Amino acid sequence: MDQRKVLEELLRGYESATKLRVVMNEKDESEIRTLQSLAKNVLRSFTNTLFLLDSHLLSPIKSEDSQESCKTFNRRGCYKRKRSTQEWEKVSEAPSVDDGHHWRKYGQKDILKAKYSRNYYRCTHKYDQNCQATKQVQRIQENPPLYKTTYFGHHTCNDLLSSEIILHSNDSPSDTSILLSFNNSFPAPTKQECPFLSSSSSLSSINPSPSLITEETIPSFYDDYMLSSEPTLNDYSMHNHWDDMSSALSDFDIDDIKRWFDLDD
DNA sequence: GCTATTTGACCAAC
DNA sequence: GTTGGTCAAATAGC
Repeated sequence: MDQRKVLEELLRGYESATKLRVVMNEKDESEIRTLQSLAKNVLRSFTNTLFLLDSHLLSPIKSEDSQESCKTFNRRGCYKRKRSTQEWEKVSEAPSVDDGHHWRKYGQKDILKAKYSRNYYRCTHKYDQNCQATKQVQRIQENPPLYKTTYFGHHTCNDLLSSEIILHSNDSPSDTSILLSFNNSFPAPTKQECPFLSSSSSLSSINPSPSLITEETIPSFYDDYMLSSEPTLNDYSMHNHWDDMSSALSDFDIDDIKRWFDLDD
């Protein structure tokens, strides 16, 4: 894999995100067009990066997709049962209809020992963009109503709302958070290799902080980030450390980062 | 007419 | 043999 290309792509995204943050802070409605353009750049850069990672890390799995062989023989109901390693669950008081993606219902099933039937959804862009994301929604309690949504796979479609990057901006200009998902097969970077990480935060060593991750504190699209987890792309993802990351990143400028990765022009 | 949902059938996994 | 995930024809809604 061309690591330099990956780094450059990530850097472009970071640069655009930084500009976006500045513009957003100005809160000038006339800047909306600029905001949209910058947002597009951010999404494109990170999507490209994730594609590069995916194409190198996941392709052997895709080639074994049983559903492809099923299409060849035109058989119905041919599939492999979901593996638990790619799923992400969420319990909420309402079914996650508006979770930032466009879903299409493709099935409903009565589940043994379950009081309510389970609904099956796939991404609307499954066929036009080969997006493999699916989710299952099941009511688990009547009063108060509770629904469990289980997400499988991650979105590869170009749906603007389905970005795999999180730019969380709150009232404080320095609190913009950038969340990335890295392959856990990479060696965890040391502080020397990656200065914006705190000394205690090599990616594989930080203790997760589940208390930070609640539906009250995280914007709805955070779920989309979470559901994007791939077994090779996320287990030590930085979402557990976003406070550390964002505060550390805010102390550096883009030139510092370029130098660390030897990307000076 | 187009798109989304419903629902019975199919079949691999268990 | 049973269960659960998916397909696809039929149907509904716009």
